[in-house]
Amino acid sequence: MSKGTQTREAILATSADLASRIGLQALTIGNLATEVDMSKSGLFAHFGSKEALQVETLNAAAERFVDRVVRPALKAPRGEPRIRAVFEEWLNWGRKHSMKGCLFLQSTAEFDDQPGAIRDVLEHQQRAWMKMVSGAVDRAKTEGHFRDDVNSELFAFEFYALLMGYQHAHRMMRDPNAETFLRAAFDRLLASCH
Amino acid sequence: MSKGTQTREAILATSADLASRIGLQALTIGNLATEVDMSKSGLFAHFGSKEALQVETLNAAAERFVDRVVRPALKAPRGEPRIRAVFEEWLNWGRKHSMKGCLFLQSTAEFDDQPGAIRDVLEHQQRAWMKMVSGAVDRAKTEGHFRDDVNSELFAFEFYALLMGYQHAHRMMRDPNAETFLRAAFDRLLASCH
DNA sequence: GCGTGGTACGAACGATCGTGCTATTTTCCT
DNA sequence: AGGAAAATAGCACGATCGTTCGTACCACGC
Repeated sequence: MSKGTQTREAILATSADLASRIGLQALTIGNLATEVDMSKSGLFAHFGSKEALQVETLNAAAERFVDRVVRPALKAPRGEPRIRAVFEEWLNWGRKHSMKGCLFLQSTAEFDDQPGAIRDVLEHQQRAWMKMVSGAVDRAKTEGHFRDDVNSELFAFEFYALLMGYQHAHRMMRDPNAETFLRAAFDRLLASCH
Repeated sequence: MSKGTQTREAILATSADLASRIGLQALTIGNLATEVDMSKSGLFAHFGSKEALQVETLNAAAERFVDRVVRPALKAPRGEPRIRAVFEEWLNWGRKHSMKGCLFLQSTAEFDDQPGAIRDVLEHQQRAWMKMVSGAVDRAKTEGHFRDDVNSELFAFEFYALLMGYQHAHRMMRDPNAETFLRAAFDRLLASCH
Protein backbone atom coordinates (compact mmCIF):
# COMPACT_ATOMS: atom_id res chain seq x y z
CA MET A 1 0.00 0.00 0.00
CA SER A 2 1.49 3.30 -1.04
CA LYS A 3 2.20 5.98 1.50
CA GLY A 4 -0.61 8.12 0.14
CA THR A 5 -3.44 5.68 0.55
CA GLN A 6 -2.00 4.68 3.89
CA THR A 7 -2.30 8.11 5.47
CA ARG A 8 -5.55 8.55 3.64
CA GLU A 9 -7.05 5.57 5.39
CA ALA A 10 -5.70 6.74 8.72
CA ILE A 11 -7.34 10.10 8.11
CA LEU A 12 -10.67 8.53 7.23
CA ALA A 13 -10.64 6.28 10.28
CA THR A 14 -9.96 9.22 12.57
CA SER A 15 -12.49 11.28 10.69
CA ALA A 16 -15.26 8.74 11.23
CA ASP A 17 -14.30 8.58 14.85
CA LEU A 18 -14.38 12.31 15.36
CA ALA A 19 -17.52 12.78 13.29
CA SER A 20 -19.43 10.20 15.29
CA ARG A 21 -18.73 12.25 18.39
CA ILE A 22 -19.18 15.82 17.24
CA GLY A 23 -21.13 15.30 14.04
CA LEU A 24 -20.24 15.32 10.39
CA GLN A 25 -20.96 19.01 10.01
CA ALA A 26 -19.05 20.09 13.08
CA LEU A 27 -16.02 18.21 11.86
CA THR A 28 -13.53 20.75 10.58
CA ILE A 29 -10.39 20.26 8.58
CA GLY A 30 -8.45 22.05 11.27
CA ASN A 31 -9.34 19.86 14.21
CA LEU A 32 -9.15 16.71 12.11
CA ALA A 33 -5.65 17.72 11.01
CA THR A 34 -4.67 18.23 14.64
CA GLU A 35 -6.11 14.84 15.55
CA VAL A 36 -4.08 12.99 12.92
CA ASP A 37 -1.06 15.25 13.48
CA MET A 38 -0.88 16.76 10.04
CA SER A 39 -1.03 20.21 8.56
CA LYS A 40 -4.39 21.48 7.40
CA SER A 41 -3.20 21.87 3.84
CA GLY A 42 -1.51 18.48 3.77
CA LEU A 43 -4.70 16.79 4.84
CA PHE A 44 -6.86 18.90 2.57
CA ALA A 45 -4.79 17.91 -0.47
CA HIS A 46 -6.06 14.35 -0.10
CA PHE A 47 -9.67 15.27 -0.72
CA GLY A 48 -9.94 18.59 -2.50
CA SER A 49 -13.00 19.77 -0.63
CA LYS A 50 -14.67 19.34 2.70
CA GLU A 51 -17.71 17.76 1.15
CA ALA A 52 -15.55 15.15 -0.55
CA LEU A 53 -13.92 14.42 2.78
CA GLN A 54 -17.33 13.95 4.37
CA VAL A 55 -18.56 11.71 1.61
CA GLU A 56 -15.46 9.54 1.68
CA THR A 57 -15.63 9.34 5.44
CA LEU A 58 -19.12 7.89 5.14
CA ASN A 59 -18.12 5.47 2.41
CA ALA A 60 -15.08 4.24 4.29
CA ALA A 61 -17.14 3.81 7.43
CA ALA A 62 -19.76 1.88 5.49
CA GLU A 63 -17.10 -0.49 4.18
CA ARG A 64 -15.91 -1.16 7.68
CA PHE A 65 -19.49 -1.62 8.80
CA VAL A 66 -20.07 -4.26 6.14
CA ASP A 67 -16.82 -5.98 7.09
CA ARG A 68 -17.58 -6.13 10.77
CA VAL A 69 -21.35 -6.54 10.90
CA VAL A 70 -22.84 -7.79 7.67
CA ARG A 71 -20.07 -10.11 6.51
CA PRO A 72 -19.72 -12.00 9.82
CA ALA A 73 -23.47 -12.43 9.99
CA LEU A 74 -23.46 -14.11 6.59
CA LYS A 75 -21.76 -17.09 8.20
CA ALA A 76 -24.99 -17.89 10.01
CA PRO A 77 -27.54 -20.08 8.23
CA ARG A 78 -30.03 -18.29 6.04
CA GLY A 79 -33.31 -17.12 7.46
CA GLU A 80 -34.04 -16.36 11.08
CA PRO A 81 -30.60 -17.39 12.43
CA ARG A 82 -28.99 -14.88 10.11
CA ILE A 83 -31.33 -12.16 11.26
CA ARG A 84 -30.42 -12.89 14.84
CA ALA A 85 -26.76 -12.86 13.82
CA VAL A 86 -27.08 -9.45 12.25
CA PHE A 87 -28.70 -8.22 15.42
CA GLU A 88 -25.92 -9.61 17.61
CA GLU A 89 -23.14 -8.40 15.34
CA TRP A 90 -24.65 -4.94 15.32
CA LEU A 91 -24.68 -4.94 19.10
CA ASN A 92 -21.10 -6.17 19.22
CA TRP A 93 -19.99 -3.53 16.79
CA GLY A 94 -21.66 -0.94 18.97
CA ARG A 95 -19.84 -2.26 22.01
CA LYS A 96 -16.49 -2.05 20.25
CA HIS A 97 -17.00 1.60 19.46
CA SER A 98 -18.08 1.43 23.02
CA MET A 99 -19.17 4.97 23.71
CA LYS A 100 -18.68 6.61 20.36
CA GLY A 101 -22.10 6.44 18.86
CA CYS A 102 -23.18 5.40 15.42
CA LEU A 103 -21.91 7.68 12.69
CA PHE A 104 -24.76 6.73 10.38
CA LEU A 105 -27.57 7.45 12.78
CA GLN A 106 -25.96 10.71 13.77
CA SER A 107 -25.32 11.83 10.21
CA THR A 108 -28.77 10.79 9.11
CA ALA A 109 -30.36 13.04 11.70
CA GLU A 110 -28.07 15.86 10.67
CA PHE A 111 -28.56 15.70 6.94
CA ASP A 112 -32.08 14.43 6.37
CA ASP A 113 -33.12 17.97 5.60
CA GLN A 114 -30.14 19.14 3.60
CA PRO A 115 -30.13 18.06 -0.04
CA GLY A 116 -26.74 17.40 -1.54
CA ALA A 117 -24.10 14.79 -2.09
CA ILE A 118 -23.89 13.81 1.56
CA ARG A 119 -27.60 13.22 1.91
CA ASP A 120 -27.54 11.18 -1.29
CA VAL A 121 -24.79 8.92 0.02
CA LEU A 122 -26.59 8.45 3.30
CA GLU A 123 -29.89 7.64 1.67
CA HIS A 124 -28.20 5.10 -0.57
CA GLN A 125 -26.47 3.44 2.37
CA GLN A 126 -29.61 3.31 4.44
CA ARG A 127 -31.54 1.86 1.56
CA ALA A 128 -28.96 -0.89 1.12
CA TRP A 129 -29.12 -1.69 4.81
CA MET A 130 -32.90 -1.83 4.85
CA LYS A 131 -32.91 -4.01 1.78
CA MET A 132 -30.41 -6.36 3.39
CA VAL A 133 -32.71 -6.77 6.39
CA SER A 134 -35.93 -7.18 4.45
CA GLY A 135 -34.17 -9.60 2.11
CA ALA A 136 -33.16 -11.73 5.06
CA VAL A 137 -36.77 -11.71 6.23
CA ASP A 138 -37.99 -12.83 2.83
CA ARG A 139 -35.54 -15.68 3.00
CA ALA A 140 -36.78 -16.58 6.47
CA LYS A 141 -40.26 -16.84 4.98
CA THR A 142 -39.22 -19.17 2.18
CA GLU A 143 -37.24 -21.23 4.68
CA GLY A 144 -40.38 -21.60 6.73
CA HIS A 145 -39.06 -19.80 9.80
CA PHE A 146 -41.51 -16.97 9.45
CA ARG A 147 -45.18 -16.94 8.50
CA ASP A 148 -45.94 -16.19 4.86
CA ASP A 149 -47.91 -13.06 5.61
CA VAL A 150 -45.06 -11.33 7.40
CA ASN A 151 -44.36 -7.95 5.80
CA SER A 152 -40.61 -7.87 5.35
CA GLU A 153 -40.44 -4.12 4.85
CA LEU A 154 -42.47 -3.54 7.96
CA PHE A 155 -40.10 -5.86 9.80
CA ALA A 156 -37.12 -3.84 8.56
CA PHE A 157 -38.88 -0.66 9.68
CA GLU A 158 -39.45 -1.99 13.17
CA PHE A 159 -36.01 -3.51 13.38
CA TYR A 160 -34.32 -0.26 12.46
CA ALA A 161 -36.56 1.65 14.83
CA LEU A 162 -35.49 -0.57 17.70
CA LEU A 163 -31.83 0.01 16.95
CA MET A 164 -32.41 3.75 16.92
CA GLY A 165 -34.36 3.53 20.15
CA TYR A 166 -31.55 1.58 21.72
CA GLN A 167 -28.96 4.15 20.74
CA HIS A 168 -31.14 6.87 22.19
CA ALA A 169 -31.75 5.06 25.46
CA HIS A 170 -28.15 4.01 25.77
CA ARG A 171 -26.33 7.15 24.75
CA MET A 172 -28.63 10.02 25.60
CA MET A 173 -30.47 8.61 28.59
CA ARG A 174 -27.60 6.40 29.77
CA ASP A 175 -30.29 3.87 30.60
CA PRO A 176 -28.68 0.72 32.03
CA ASN A 177 -31.73 -1.23 30.86
CA ALA A 178 -31.28 -0.19 27.26
CA GLU A 179 -29.95 -3.53 26.07
CA THR A 180 -32.49 -5.48 28.10
CA PHE A 181 -35.30 -3.46 26.56
CA LEU A 182 -33.85 -3.82 23.10
CA ARG A 183 -33.63 -7.59 23.44
CA ALA A 184 -37.12 -7.86 24.86
CA ALA A 185 -38.55 -5.81 22.03
CA PHE A 186 -36.56 -7.72 19.43
CA ASP A 187 -37.77 -11.03 20.80
CA ARG A 188 -41.32 -9.76 20.67
CA LEU A 189 -40.80 -8.72 17.08
CA LEU A 190 -39.47 -12.15 16.15
CA ALA A 191 -42.24 -13.89 18.03
CA SER A 192 -44.82 -11.96 16.04
CA CYS A 193 -43.41 -13.51 12.87
CA HIS A 194 -43.84 -17.12 13.91
CA MET B 1 -46.49 41.77 26.27
CA SER B 2 -43.51 44.09 26.08
CA LYS B 3 -41.66 44.66 22.86
CA GLY B 4 -38.65 42.83 24.19
CA THR B 5 -40.28 39.53 25.01
CA GLN B 6 -42.26 39.82 21.81
CA THR B 7 -39.23 39.89 19.52
CA ARG B 8 -37.61 37.39 21.81
CA GLU B 9 -40.36 34.90 21.16
CA ALA B 10 -40.24 35.60 17.46
CA ILE B 11 -36.53 34.91 17.52
CA LEU B 12 -36.96 31.66 19.42
CA ALA B 13 -39.67 30.46 17.07
CA THR B 14 -37.53 31.15 14.04
CA SER B 15 -34.55 29.67 15.80
CA ALA B 16 -36.34 26.39 16.46
CA ASP B 17 -37.44 26.38 12.88
CA LEU B 18 -33.99 26.93 11.49
CA ALA B 19 -32.32 24.57 13.95
CA SER B 20 -34.66 21.75 13.07
CA ARG B 21 -33.52 22.07 9.48
CA ILE B 22 -29.79 22.64 9.77
CA GLY B 23 -29.15 21.51 13.32
CA LEU B 24 -28.66 23.27 16.61
CA GLN B 25 -24.91 23.44 16.19
CA ALA B 26 -24.96 24.71 12.63
CA LEU B 27 -27.30 27.49 13.65
CA THR B 28 -25.32 30.72 13.76
CA ILE B 29 -26.20 34.08 15.18
CA GLY B 30 -25.53 35.61 11.80
CA ASN B 31 -27.95 33.58 9.72
CA LEU B 32 -30.57 33.62 12.44
CA ALA B 33 -30.33 37.42 12.55
CA THR B 34 -30.78 37.53 8.80
CA GLU B 35 -33.79 35.23 9.06
CA VAL B 36 -35.57 37.41 11.62
CA ASP B 37 -34.34 40.60 9.93
CA MET B 38 -32.31 41.98 12.78
CA SER B 39 -28.71 42.93 13.37
CA LYS B 40 -26.41 40.32 14.82
CA SER B 41 -25.67 42.41 17.89
CA GLY B 42 -29.30 43.32 18.43
CA LEU B 43 -30.27 39.69 18.46
CA PHE B 44 -27.27 38.68 20.51
CA ALA B 45 -28.16 41.15 23.26
CA HIS B 46 -31.26 39.11 24.02
CA PHE B 47 -29.34 36.05 25.08
CA GLY B 48 -25.80 36.93 26.01
CA SER B 49 -24.24 33.82 24.55
CA LYS B 50 -24.82 31.33 21.83
CA GLU B 51 -25.22 28.49 24.27
CA ALA B 52 -27.94 30.41 26.12
CA LEU B 53 -29.69 30.94 22.81
CA GLN B 54 -29.56 27.24 22.08
CA VAL B 55 -30.83 26.30 25.51
CA GLU B 56 -33.69 28.76 25.36
CA THR B 57 -34.55 27.61 21.88
CA LEU B 58 -34.96 24.10 23.22
CA ASN B 59 -36.98 25.21 26.20
CA ALA B 60 -39.30 27.37 24.13
CA ALA B 61 -39.78 24.55 21.66
CA ALA B 62 -40.56 22.15 24.51
CA GLU B 63 -43.22 24.52 25.80
CA ARG B 64 -44.85 24.65 22.41
CA PHE B 65 -44.59 20.88 22.17
CA VAL B 66 -46.41 20.44 25.46
CA ASP B 67 -49.04 22.94 24.35
CA ARG B 68 -49.72 21.27 21.05
CA VAL B 69 -49.17 17.60 21.78
CA VAL B 70 -49.34 16.74 25.44
CA ARG B 71 -52.02 19.18 26.57
CA PRO B 72 -54.55 18.30 23.84
CA ALA B 73 -54.03 14.62 24.54
CA LEU B 74 -54.95 15.14 28.18
CA LYS B 75 -58.52 15.74 27.06
CA ALA B 76 -58.81 12.07 26.17
CA PRO B 77 -59.89 9.66 28.92
CA ARG B 78 -57.12 8.23 31.05
CA GLY B 79 -55.43 5.02 30.06
CA GLU B 80 -55.23 3.56 26.60
CA PRO B 81 -57.34 6.26 24.89
CA ARG B 82 -54.93 8.87 26.14
CA ILE B 83 -51.98 6.92 24.83
CA ARG B 84 -53.64 6.73 21.45
CA ALA B 85 -54.34 10.46 21.67
CA VAL B 86 -50.71 11.27 22.37
CA PHE B 87 -49.78 9.18 19.38
CA GLU B 88 -52.23 10.97 17.12
CA GLU B 89 -51.35 14.41 18.40
CA TRP B 90 -47.68 13.70 17.86
CA LEU B 91 -48.42 12.72 14.28
CA ASN B 92 -50.53 15.82 13.75
CA TRP B 93 -47.84 18.01 15.18
CA GLY B 94 -45.38 16.43 12.79
CA ARG B 95 -47.70 17.11 9.89
CA LYS B 96 -48.01 20.76 10.82
CA HIS B 97 -44.27 21.20 10.78
CA SER B 98 -44.82 19.19 7.67
CA MET B 99 -41.34 18.80 6.34
CA LYS B 100 -39.28 20.45 8.99
CA GLY B 101 -38.26 17.56 11.15
CA CYS B 102 -38.27 17.18 14.88
CA LEU B 103 -35.90 19.53 16.65
CA PHE B 104 -35.63 17.22 19.64
CA LEU B 105 -34.71 14.10 17.72
CA GLN B 106 -32.23 16.05 15.67
CA SER B 107 -30.63 17.77 18.64
CA THR B 108 -30.50 14.58 20.63
CA ALA B 109 -28.48 12.90 17.91
CA GLU B 110 -26.20 15.90 17.76
CA PHE B 111 -25.50 16.32 21.42
CA ASP B 112 -25.70 12.87 22.96
CA ASP B 113 -21.91 12.79 23.03
CA GLN B 114 -21.19 16.35 24.04
CA PRO B 115 -21.49 17.09 27.75
CA GLY B 116 -22.71 20.52 28.67
CA ALA B 117 -25.76 22.61 29.34
CA ILE B 118 -27.44 21.68 26.07
CA ARG B 119 -27.11 17.97 26.61
CA ASP B 120 -28.43 18.42 30.14
CA VAL B 121 -31.53 20.22 28.94
CA LEU B 122 -32.15 17.60 26.28
CA GLU B 123 -31.76 14.73 28.69
CA HIS B 124 -34.15 16.37 31.11
CA GLN B 125 -36.74 16.93 28.40
CA GLN B 126 -36.46 13.40 27.08
CA ARG B 127 -36.79 12.00 30.57
CA ALA B 128 -39.95 13.99 31.16
CA TRP B 129 -41.39 12.76 27.88
CA MET B 130 -40.57 9.14 28.62
CA LYS B 131 -42.02 9.46 32.07
CA MET B 132 -45.18 10.93 30.64
CA VAL B 133 -45.59 7.94 28.37
CA SER B 134 -44.77 5.29 30.94
CA GLY B 135 -47.05 7.06 33.40
CA ALA B 136 -49.91 6.83 30.95
CA VAL B 137 -49.19 3.13 30.54
CA ASP B 138 -49.26 2.61 34.29
CA ARG B 139 -52.61 4.32 34.36
CA ALA B 140 -53.83 2.07 31.54
CA LYS B 141 -52.90 -0.89 33.71
CA THR B 142 -54.81 0.30 36.75
CA GLU B 143 -57.76 1.13 34.50
CA GLY B 144 -57.72 -2.42 33.29
CA HIS B 145 -56.96 -1.55 29.66
CA PHE B 146 -53.58 -3.23 29.75
CA ARG B 147 -52.45 -6.45 31.38
CA ASP B 148 -50.81 -6.10 34.78
CA ASP B 149 -47.49 -7.53 33.68
CA VAL B 150 -46.94 -4.92 30.98
CA ASN B 151 -43.60 -3.19 31.51
CA SER B 152 -44.40 0.50 31.18
CA GLU B 153 -40.79 1.54 30.69
CA LEU B 154 -40.34 -1.05 27.99
CA PHE B 155 -43.50 0.27 26.37
CA ALA B 156 -42.11 3.80 26.45
CA PHE B 157 -38.87 2.52 24.96
CA GLU B 158 -40.67 0.84 22.09
CA PHE B 159 -43.03 3.73 21.59
CA TYR B 160 -40.21 6.21 21.30
CA ALA B 161 -38.30 3.88 19.03
CA LEU B 162 -41.25 3.73 16.65
CA LEU B 163 -41.47 7.50 16.50
CA MET B 164 -37.79 7.73 15.69
CA GLY B 165 -38.13 5.03 13.07
CA TYR B 166 -41.01 6.90 11.51
CA GLN B 167 -39.06 10.11 11.29
CA HIS B 168 -36.21 8.25 9.66
CA ALA B 169 -38.41 6.47 7.15
CA HIS B 170 -40.40 9.61 6.39
CA ARG B 171 -37.67 12.20 6.23
CA MET B 172 -34.53 10.40 5.16
CA MET B 173 -36.00 7.63 3.02
CA ARG B 174 -39.06 9.59 1.88
CA ASP B 175 -40.91 6.32 2.26
CA PRO B 176 -44.60 6.85 1.39
CA ASN B 177 -45.43 3.86 3.58
CA ALA B 178 -43.85 5.39 6.65
CA GLU B 179 -47.11 6.27 8.34
CA THR B 180 -48.70 2.96 7.41
CA PHE B 181 -45.77 1.10 8.92
CA LEU B 182 -45.81 3.24 12.01
CA ARG B 183 -49.51 2.60 12.59
CA ALA B 184 -49.14 -1.10 12.01
CA ALA B 185 -46.26 -1.32 14.46
CA PHE B 186 -48.07 0.80 17.00
CA ASP B 187 -51.16 -1.35 16.79
CA ARG B 188 -49.03 -4.42 17.28
CA LEU B 189 -47.46 -2.81 20.33
CA LEU B 190 -50.86 -2.01 21.80
CA ALA B 191 -52.19 -5.46 21.01
CA SER B 192 -49.31 -7.01 22.92
CA CYS B 193 -50.51 -5.20 26.03
CA HIS B 194 -54.05 -6.60 26.05
C1' DG C 1 21.65 6.42 -7.35
C1' DC C 2 19.04 9.53 -9.64
C1' DG C 3 15.33 11.90 -11.13
C1' DT C 4 10.42 12.41 -11.02
C1' DG C 5 6.11 12.58 -9.22
C1' DG C 6 3.31 12.07 -5.39
C1' DT C 7 3.05 13.85 -0.54
C1' DA C 8 3.23 17.29 2.99
C1' DC C 9 4.00 21.96 4.75
C1' DG C 10 3.68 27.12 5.79
C1' DA C 11 1.69 31.17 4.81
C1' DA C 12 -1.98 33.69 3.37
C1' DC C 13 -6.68 34.69 1.33
C1' DG C 14 -11.51 36.42 2.20
C1' DA C 15 -15.39 35.11 4.79
C1' DT C 16 -17.69 34.24 8.86
C1' DC C 17 -17.71 32.84 13.58
C1' DG C 18 -19.06 34.51 18.65
C1' DT C 19 -18.67 38.39 21.37
C1' DG C 20 -17.59 42.92 23.18
C1' DC C 21 -18.21 47.95 23.14
C1' DT C 22 -20.59 52.47 22.08
C1' DA C 23 -24.29 55.04 19.94
C1' DT C 24 -28.83 55.63 18.60
C1' DT C 25 -33.44 54.67 18.39
C1' DT C 26 -37.75 53.03 20.45
C1' DT C 27 -40.68 51.91 24.16
C1' DC C 28 -42.94 52.80 28.32
C1' DC C 29 -44.08 55.08 32.72
C1' DT C 30 -45.29 59.32 35.16
C1' DA D 1 -44.98 65.43 27.01
C1' DG D 2 -40.65 64.30 28.77
C1' DG D 3 -37.18 61.51 30.56
C1' DA D 4 -35.48 56.99 32.22
C1' DA D 5 -35.02 52.45 30.57
C1' DA D 6 -35.04 49.03 27.27
C1' DA D 7 -34.11 47.57 22.63
C1' DT D 8 -31.54 47.74 18.54
C1' DA D 9 -27.81 48.98 15.44
C1' DG D 10 -22.92 49.82 14.00
C1' DC D 11 -18.41 48.71 14.23
C1' DA D 12 -14.48 46.17 15.55
C1' DC D 13 -11.89 42.37 17.71
C1' DG D 14 -9.41 37.88 17.50
C1' DA D 15 -10.20 33.28 16.10
C1' DT D 16 -11.23 29.96 12.88
C1' DC D 17 -13.47 28.49 8.73
C1' DG D 18 -12.50 26.25 3.78
C1' DT D 19 -9.42 26.92 0.23
C1' DT D 20 -5.27 28.29 -2.73
C1' DC D 21 -0.53 28.58 -3.84
C1' DG D 22 4.34 27.95 -3.98
C1' DT D 23 7.72 25.14 -2.26
C1' DA D 24 10.10 21.59 0.07
C1' DC D 25 10.57 16.77 0.93
C1' DC D 26 10.48 11.86 0.46
C1' DA D 27 9.38 7.48 -1.85
C1' DC D 28 10.06 4.61 -5.43
C1' DG D 29 10.64 2.87 -10.46
C1' DC D 30 14.38 3.15 -13.83
